Amino acid sequence: MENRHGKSARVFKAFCDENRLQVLELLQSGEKCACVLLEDLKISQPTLSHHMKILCESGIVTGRKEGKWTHYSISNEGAQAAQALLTSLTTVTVIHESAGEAVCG
Amino acid sequence: MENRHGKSARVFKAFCDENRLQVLELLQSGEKCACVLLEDLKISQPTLSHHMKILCESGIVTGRKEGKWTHYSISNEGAQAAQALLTSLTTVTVIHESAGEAVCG
DNA sequence: TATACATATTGACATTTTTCAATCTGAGGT
DNA sequence: ACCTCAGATTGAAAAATGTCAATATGTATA
Repeated sequence: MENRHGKSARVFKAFCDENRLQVLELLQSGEKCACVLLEDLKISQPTLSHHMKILCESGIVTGRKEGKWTHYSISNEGAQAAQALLTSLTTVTVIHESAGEAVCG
Repeated sequence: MENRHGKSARVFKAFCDENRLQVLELLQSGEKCACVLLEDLKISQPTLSHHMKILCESGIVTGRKEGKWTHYSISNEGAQAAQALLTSLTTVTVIHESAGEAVCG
Protein backbone atom coordinates (compact mmCIF):
# COMPACT_ATOMS: atom_id res chain seq x y z
CA MET A 1 0.00 0.00 0.00
CA GLU A 2 3.05 2.22 0.19
CA ASN A 3 5.10 2.91 -2.90
CA ARG A 4 8.58 4.31 -3.20
CA HIS A 5 7.59 7.74 -1.90
CA GLY A 6 5.67 6.58 1.14
CA LYS A 7 8.49 7.31 3.55
CA SER A 8 9.00 10.81 2.20
CA ALA A 9 5.30 11.52 2.30
CA ARG A 10 5.24 10.51 5.96
CA VAL A 11 7.94 13.05 6.81
CA PHE A 12 5.99 15.87 5.19
CA LYS A 13 2.77 14.76 6.86
CA ALA A 14 4.36 15.92 10.08
CA PHE A 15 4.14 19.46 8.71
CA CYS A 16 0.62 19.16 7.34
CA ASP A 17 -1.35 19.90 10.45
CA GLU A 18 -1.80 23.36 11.88
CA ASN A 19 -1.53 22.14 15.45
CA ARG A 20 1.71 20.35 14.71
CA LEU A 21 3.12 23.49 13.11
CA GLN A 22 2.15 25.40 16.22
CA VAL A 23 3.97 22.81 18.32
CA LEU A 24 7.07 23.26 16.18
CA GLU A 25 6.83 26.99 16.61
CA LEU A 26 6.68 26.56 20.37
CA LEU A 27 9.68 24.23 20.30
CA GLN A 28 11.74 26.74 18.35
CA SER A 29 12.50 28.57 21.56
CA GLY A 30 13.80 25.36 23.13
CA GLU A 31 12.74 22.16 24.80
CA LYS A 32 9.23 22.09 26.22
CA CYS A 33 7.34 19.54 28.22
CA ALA A 34 3.98 18.26 27.05
CA CYS A 35 2.08 20.03 29.80
CA VAL A 36 3.47 23.38 28.66
CA LEU A 37 2.58 22.68 25.03
CA LEU A 38 -0.91 21.69 26.10
CA GLU A 39 -1.45 25.07 27.74
CA ASP A 40 -0.87 26.91 24.49
CA LEU A 41 -2.91 24.66 22.22
CA LYS A 42 -6.66 24.40 22.03
CA ILE A 43 -6.70 20.62 21.86
CA SER A 44 -7.20 17.83 24.37
CA GLN A 45 -4.38 15.93 26.02
CA PRO A 46 -4.92 12.74 23.97
CA THR A 47 -4.90 14.78 20.78
CA LEU A 48 -1.61 16.42 21.70
CA SER A 49 -0.16 13.02 22.51
CA HIS A 50 -1.26 11.82 19.08
CA HIS A 51 0.39 14.76 17.34
CA MET A 52 3.62 14.39 19.31
CA LYS A 53 3.78 10.76 18.28
CA ILE A 54 3.53 11.75 14.63
CA LEU A 55 6.19 14.44 15.06
CA CYS A 56 8.53 12.01 16.82
CA GLU A 57 8.01 9.20 14.34
CA SER A 58 8.83 11.54 11.49
CA GLY A 59 12.16 12.29 13.15
CA ILE A 60 11.53 16.02 13.36
CA VAL A 61 11.06 15.98 17.12
CA THR A 62 12.61 13.92 19.88
CA GLY A 63 11.15 13.16 23.30
CA ARG A 64 13.09 12.89 26.52
CA LYS A 65 11.44 11.28 29.52
CA GLU A 66 12.28 12.63 32.94
CA GLY A 67 10.25 11.37 35.84
CA LYS A 68 6.60 12.02 35.16
CA TRP A 69 7.30 14.44 32.37
CA THR A 70 8.22 14.15 28.73
CA HIS A 71 10.29 16.95 27.26
CA TYR A 72 10.11 17.51 23.54
CA SER A 73 12.57 19.31 21.32
CA ILE A 74 13.26 19.80 17.63
CA SER A 75 15.79 17.31 16.33
CA ASN A 76 18.55 18.98 14.39
CA GLU A 77 19.25 15.87 12.33
CA GLY A 78 15.58 15.29 11.64
CA ALA A 79 15.06 18.87 10.57
CA GLN A 80 18.08 18.80 8.29
CA ALA A 81 16.97 15.50 6.79
CA ALA A 82 13.57 17.00 6.01
CA GLN A 83 15.20 20.06 4.48
CA ALA A 84 17.47 17.90 2.35
CA LEU A 85 14.51 15.81 1.26
CA LEU A 86 12.50 18.86 0.25
CA THR A 87 15.42 20.24 -1.69
CA SER A 88 16.05 16.97 -3.47
CA LEU A 89 12.41 16.78 -4.48
CA THR A 90 12.20 20.28 -5.90
CA THR A 91 15.54 20.62 -7.64
CA VAL A 92 15.18 20.61 -11.37
CA THR A 93 18.03 18.89 -13.14
CA VAL A 94 17.80 19.63 -16.80
CA ILE A 95 20.14 17.29 -18.63
CA HIS A 96 19.87 18.93 -21.99
CA GLU A 97 18.11 22.26 -22.36
CA SER A 98 16.13 21.62 -25.53
CA ALA A 99 15.31 24.55 -27.77
CA GLY A 100 11.66 23.60 -28.18
CA GLU A 101 9.19 21.73 -26.01
CA ALA A 102 8.32 18.08 -26.16
CA VAL A 103 5.44 17.33 -28.49
CA CYS A 104 2.36 15.68 -27.07
CA GLY A 105 -0.24 13.47 -28.65
CA MET B 1 -11.36 26.96 10.42
CA GLU B 2 -7.86 28.01 9.47
CA ASN B 3 -5.54 29.44 12.04
CA ARG B 4 -2.25 31.25 11.60
CA HIS B 5 -0.48 28.18 10.22
CA GLY B 6 -3.13 27.20 7.74
CA LYS B 7 -1.28 28.62 4.77
CA SER B 8 1.97 26.89 5.70
CA ALA B 9 0.16 23.62 6.27
CA ARG B 10 -1.34 23.90 2.80
CA VAL B 11 2.11 24.21 1.23
CA PHE B 12 3.33 21.06 2.93
CA LYS B 13 0.17 19.19 2.06
CA ALA B 14 1.37 19.34 -1.52
CA PHE B 15 4.17 16.97 -0.46
CA CYS B 16 1.99 14.63 1.55
CA ASP B 17 0.71 12.38 -1.18
CA GLU B 18 2.78 9.69 -2.84
CA ASN B 19 1.34 10.40 -6.26
CA ARG B 20 2.14 14.09 -5.97
CA LEU B 21 5.71 13.26 -4.97
CA GLN B 22 5.95 11.04 -8.02
CA VAL B 23 4.71 13.93 -10.16
CA LEU B 24 7.40 16.16 -8.68
CA GLU B 25 9.99 13.53 -9.41
CA LEU B 26 8.85 13.40 -13.03
CA LEU B 27 8.96 17.18 -13.28
CA GLN B 28 12.53 17.30 -11.99
CA SER B 29 13.77 16.43 -15.45
CA GLY B 30 11.85 19.36 -16.90
CA GLU B 31 8.43 20.50 -18.03
CA LYS B 32 5.91 17.76 -18.75
CA CYS B 33 2.41 17.82 -20.11
CA ALA B 34 -0.43 16.18 -18.23
CA CYS B 35 -0.79 13.38 -20.76
CA VAL B 36 2.84 12.37 -20.23
CA LEU B 37 2.46 12.42 -16.46
CA LEU B 38 -0.66 10.33 -16.76
CA GLU B 39 1.23 7.62 -18.60
CA ASP B 40 3.62 7.12 -15.71
CA LEU B 41 1.07 7.19 -12.89
CA LYS B 42 -1.41 4.53 -11.99
CA ILE B 43 -4.27 6.94 -11.44
CA SER B 44 -7.18 8.17 -13.53
CA GLN B 45 -7.16 11.41 -15.47
CA PRO B 46 -9.53 13.22 -13.08
CA THR B 47 -7.37 12.18 -10.13
CA LEU B 48 -4.24 13.54 -11.81
CA SER B 49 -6.08 16.77 -12.54
CA HIS B 50 -7.02 16.99 -8.89
CA HIS B 51 -3.43 16.49 -7.76
CA MET B 52 -2.07 19.01 -10.25
CA LYS B 53 -4.50 21.58 -8.92
CA ILE B 54 -3.21 21.06 -5.40
CA LEU B 55 0.40 21.29 -6.57
CA CYS B 56 -0.32 24.49 -8.48
CA GLU B 57 -2.29 26.11 -5.68
CA SER B 58 0.55 25.43 -3.27
CA GLY B 59 2.86 27.35 -5.58
CA ILE B 60 5.28 24.46 -6.03
CA VAL B 61 4.22 23.82 -9.61
CA THR B 62 3.07 26.10 -12.40
CA GLY B 63 0.91 25.20 -15.36
CA ARG B 64 1.31 26.62 -18.85
CA LYS B 65 -1.54 26.19 -21.27
CA GLU B 66 -0.71 25.69 -24.89
CA GLY B 67 -3.50 24.71 -27.19
CA LYS B 68 -5.12 21.58 -25.94
CA TRP B 69 -2.28 20.76 -23.62
CA THR B 70 -1.22 21.93 -20.22
CA HIS B 71 2.49 21.82 -19.47
CA TYR B 72 3.53 21.62 -15.86
CA SER B 73 6.86 22.46 -14.31
CA ILE B 74 8.37 22.98 -10.90
CA SER B 75 8.34 26.62 -9.87
CA ASN B 76 11.70 27.80 -8.69
CA GLU B 77 10.19 30.51 -6.52
CA GLY B 78 7.60 28.17 -5.09
CA ALA B 79 10.18 25.53 -4.29
CA GLN B 80 12.47 28.07 -2.64
CA ALA B 81 9.59 29.49 -0.65
CA ALA B 82 8.75 26.01 0.63
CA GLN B 83 12.37 25.40 1.53
CA ALA B 84 12.58 28.70 3.36
CA LEU B 85 9.36 27.92 5.19
CA LEU B 86 10.60 24.52 6.29
CA THR B 87 13.86 26.00 7.48
CA SER B 88 12.14 28.76 9.39
CA LEU B 89 9.89 26.25 11.10
CA THR B 90 12.67 23.94 12.24
CA THR B 91 15.34 26.40 13.25
CA VAL B 92 15.81 26.53 16.97
CA THR B 93 16.62 29.98 18.27
CA VAL B 94 17.70 29.70 21.85
CA ILE B 95 17.68 33.19 23.32
CA HIS B 96 19.36 32.30 26.55
CA GLU B 97 20.87 28.85 27.04
CA SER B 98 19.72 28.14 30.58
CA ALA B 99 21.85 25.89 32.75
CA GLY B 100 18.93 23.78 33.92
CA GLU B 101 15.60 22.81 32.39
CA ALA B 102 12.29 24.50 32.93
CA VAL B 103 10.35 23.06 35.83
CA CYS B 104 6.93 21.61 35.19
CA GLY B 105 3.97 21.16 37.43
C1' DT C 1 -20.64 22.67 -37.80
C1' DA C 2 -19.24 18.39 -36.44
C1' DT C 3 -15.87 15.60 -34.50
C1' DA C 4 -11.99 14.24 -31.79
C1' DC C 5 -8.96 15.18 -28.22
C1' DA C 6 -6.86 17.11 -23.64
C1' DT C 7 -8.00 18.59 -19.43
C1' DA C 8 -11.24 20.30 -15.75
C1' DT C 9 -15.27 19.74 -12.90
C1' DT C 10 -18.99 17.30 -10.49
C1' DG C 11 -20.87 13.92 -7.53
C1' DA C 12 -20.55 9.83 -4.97
C1' DC C 13 -17.99 6.64 -2.41
C1' DA C 14 -13.78 4.83 0.12
C1' DT C 15 -9.89 5.75 2.84
C1' DT C 16 -7.30 8.42 5.97
C1' DT C 17 -6.83 11.71 9.49
C1' DT C 18 -8.25 14.37 13.40
C1' DT C 19 -10.54 14.61 17.62
C1' DC C 20 -12.15 13.54 22.26
C1' DA C 21 -14.06 10.67 26.30
C1' DA C 22 -12.68 6.92 28.78
C1' DT C 23 -9.15 4.11 30.34
C1' DC C 24 -4.43 2.48 31.13
C1' DT C 25 0.49 2.91 32.60
C1' DG C 26 4.08 4.46 35.18
C1' DA C 27 6.35 7.79 38.38
C1' DG C 28 6.32 10.15 42.69
C1' DG C 29 4.59 11.44 47.05
C1' DT C 30 1.68 10.39 51.57
C1' DA D 1 -0.43 0.26 49.94
C1' DC D 2 -2.82 4.27 48.37
C1' DC D 3 -3.39 8.45 45.96
C1' DT D 4 -2.26 11.87 42.52
C1' DC D 5 -0.37 13.51 38.48
C1' DA D 6 1.70 13.28 33.45
C1' DG D 7 1.35 11.12 29.49
C1' DA D 8 -0.01 7.15 26.32
C1' DT D 9 -3.50 4.10 24.39
C1' DT D 10 -8.10 2.64 22.91
C1' DG D 11 -12.37 3.08 20.58
C1' DA D 12 -15.67 5.61 18.24
C1' DA D 13 -17.34 9.59 15.73
C1' DA D 14 -16.44 13.63 12.74
C1' DA D 15 -13.83 15.86 9.24
C1' DA D 16 -10.74 15.92 5.49
C1' DT D 17 -8.73 13.73 1.56
C1' DG D 18 -8.20 10.58 -2.42
C1' DT D 19 -10.42 8.14 -6.01
C1' DC D 20 -13.08 7.29 -10.17
C1' DA D 21 -17.22 7.37 -13.53
C1' DA D 22 -19.72 10.61 -15.83
C1' DT D 23 -19.94 14.97 -17.68
C1' DA D 24 -18.45 19.62 -19.02
C1' DT D 25 -15.22 22.89 -21.20
C1' DG D 26 -12.24 24.43 -24.46
C1' DT D 27 -9.15 23.66 -28.59
C1' DA D 28 -8.00 22.10 -32.91
C1' DT D 29 -9.14 19.79 -37.23
C1' DA D 30 -12.08 17.83 -40.98
